[in-house]
Amino acid sequence: MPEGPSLVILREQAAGFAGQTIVRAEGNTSADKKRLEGQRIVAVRTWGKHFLVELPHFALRIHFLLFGSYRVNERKDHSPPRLSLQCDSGDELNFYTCSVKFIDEPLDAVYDWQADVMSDAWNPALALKRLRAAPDTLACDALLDQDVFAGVGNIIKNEVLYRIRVHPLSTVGALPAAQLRALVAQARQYSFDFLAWKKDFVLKQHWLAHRQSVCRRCDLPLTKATLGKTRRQSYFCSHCQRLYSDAPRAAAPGG
DNA sequence: GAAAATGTTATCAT
DNA sequence: TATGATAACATTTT
Repeated sequence: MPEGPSLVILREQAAGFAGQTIVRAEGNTSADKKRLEGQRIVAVRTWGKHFLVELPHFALRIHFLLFGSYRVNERKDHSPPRLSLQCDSGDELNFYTCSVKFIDEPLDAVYDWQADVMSDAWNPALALKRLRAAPDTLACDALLDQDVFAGVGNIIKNEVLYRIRVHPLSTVGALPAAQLRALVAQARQYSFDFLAWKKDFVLKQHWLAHRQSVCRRCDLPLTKATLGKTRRQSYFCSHCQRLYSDAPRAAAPGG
């Protein structure tokens, strides 16, 4: 469930919890649940893959990592919740297999909302600037960098690179300006496509690269490989996706 | 039933 | 000390 668009769906489902007061907090988290009881929820927010429950003097941060899940006004049958928030109205939010943390600083001091691809505050010019500051970064790693593209995960990474026909091992600095702009634009555009498709339960059928075996453009088999510093699976067409890379420079003679 | 997977962080090694 | 690779964690689907 963890990419940014999925968190937006959770935020929308949980919007009605704003204004409610937490009367009971249970679960197997080691976090101090008592601290949550009696707190009035100021807002439910997201930043990238983070789900934030803003309280008057601190915030609760839920991160679902790879396997996390949640239920709104329901419970899973078998697994115990990591954290269950029960409100005065009887509504409850249940989180499973997730990371639970408290944030004691103001959220605006912790989060750069302009880096969140799902946010109204998303700033593509800032993403471009950050990419240009690290020209040796591989495209497959750049898209997963949460400081640049908060909310982008492995699915979005693979689909964006396929869309813009860029090989995952291309370096950011070697991309023509138009391709770099397209990478930034599609990181956001695909994320919103993802959101719409996920809401309609048709996300997977729109995958063109991720976990696919054949390129729908040229009919050649797609390549699957663990690439980059992030060591995540890339799915790509080595025929349709162009590799942009600076030629390795020979060492300067004489030292 | 093994393997892989929408991810991050702690730990070890250099 | 800082950087980078590896391990650890944990659940559902293929």
